[in-house]
Amino acid sequence: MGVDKAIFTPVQSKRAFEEVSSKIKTLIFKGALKPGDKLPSETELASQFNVGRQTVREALRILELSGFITVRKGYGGGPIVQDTILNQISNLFSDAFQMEKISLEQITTARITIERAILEHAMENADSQDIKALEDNLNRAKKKADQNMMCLDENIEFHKLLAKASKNPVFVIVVESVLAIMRAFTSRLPPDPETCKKAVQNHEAIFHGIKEKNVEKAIESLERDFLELKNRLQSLAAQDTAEVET
Amino acid sequence: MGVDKAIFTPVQSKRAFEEVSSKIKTLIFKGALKPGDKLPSETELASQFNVGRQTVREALRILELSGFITVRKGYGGGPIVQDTILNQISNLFSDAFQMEKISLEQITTARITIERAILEHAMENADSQDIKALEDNLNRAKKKADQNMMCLDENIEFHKLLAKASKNPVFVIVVESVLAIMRAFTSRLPPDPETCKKAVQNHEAIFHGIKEKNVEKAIESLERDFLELKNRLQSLAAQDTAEVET
DNA sequence: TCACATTTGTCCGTATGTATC
DNA sequence: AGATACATACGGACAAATGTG
Repeated sequence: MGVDKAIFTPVQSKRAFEEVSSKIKTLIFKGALKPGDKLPSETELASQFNVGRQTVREALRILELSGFITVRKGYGGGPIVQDTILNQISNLFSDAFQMEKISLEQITTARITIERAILEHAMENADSQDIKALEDNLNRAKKKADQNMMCLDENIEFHKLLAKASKNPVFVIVVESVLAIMRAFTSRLPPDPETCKKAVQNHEAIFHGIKEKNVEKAIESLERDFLELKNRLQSLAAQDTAEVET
Repeated sequence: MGVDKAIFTPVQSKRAFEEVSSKIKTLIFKGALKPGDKLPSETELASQFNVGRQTVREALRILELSGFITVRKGYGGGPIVQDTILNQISNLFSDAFQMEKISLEQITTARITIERAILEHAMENADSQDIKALEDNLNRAKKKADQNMMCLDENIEFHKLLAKASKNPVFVIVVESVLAIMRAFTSRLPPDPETCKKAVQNHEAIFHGIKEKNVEKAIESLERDFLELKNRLQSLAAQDTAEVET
């Protein structure tokens, strides 16, 4: 019976700042450190871990970029535990997009595929609170749309609420991450109330499909929502020829 | 028509190391720096940007974690442009999953839902290279399984190859992240060659389904693969009563 | 408004480890 | 084996920001 390889692997020399950052990370994972908690100052951490301040700073940079902490300077400042992982994921996604590792087409395809699959779970597991949250969202969005105002945040929230209704955190994380990218896209384009209005209509159709337990109707409306959005984005992006580097 | 908020936001004072890292990032985006290119040493960068070495180091940490460079020590070493963005995104996803304490039940449900949806894309887009890669994987796994050896890595790789065959990097990222969590589950349990053997059989069935363009067969086998694995893991976890914190 | 303390941000000098030639 | 070039790491110092009294 062959013993699996990789039992003695951790011999690779981890750099000191990686050691420090992963120790703090572990404390956060274990729940010993919770969002809102204040970490000791850099000098304090340095003496506690018995390393130099520079090492601590590089560890903090890692934790910051990984979305575990934020840092404030000045009196009463310092590192604070705060979960911004989803933001960091969307930042990396937009990097990947700029590197042309990912296209708008691919992201849209992934959204359609994943959210359609999730929708069935959402319809099975949604409770009255979820229904109410969706209804509230639609009311707010409709009010804005009727006044020809933008309702981008509400429209994004609608999809988040759908994922939440599935009662599966894996779905929530995946959907929220992909939505963060979509938001990065749309915020760069000129605002278009017409697109928002269309989306609200599709969301209403999805909602009715859910309430009526009509899976086909819900999925059909969801796909229409995606495709219309993609077409809008593509035509807007095409108009946006005068693109300037920052 | 309401003007969108956040027009005067960019007043925030960017820290020096952020300035440095985003300047280097821009060079990579523009193509002035390509994968394989060697960046100047830390001291060189410090004098060129007219900042201290510590500032450069923190900038390099950011670029490293963002997946733009890797760093080698020693003679002839230094920062090297290298694209590992997609891997870094997967790492962040894994962190996000770990933050929510996800159950085996939830992760299995998510895997079934997501990977089943991806499988259809894989069957549409798989080329001869993908088929060959899957075949190679199966041959290696079978050889090990026949000798009653563990073939966990090969079994995980099989699902990664499926995602890769979809030709959509977003799918690859999601699947790799979910697999990382599954690996965390399995590595905590005692190794069980029987589980591996079963998985290889299911993978073969999936593979044949793909080759025969038989979607139903492939999906059915995929679901069997997941459910058997879940049951195995649950019974193993039940036996493993003496669970201790690390 | 004006100090004042705290903490990050930044720089410098120096020493050590490490990989290549 | 020794020299070289580089990252890694420590300690001290000062500037800048931020909240308190």
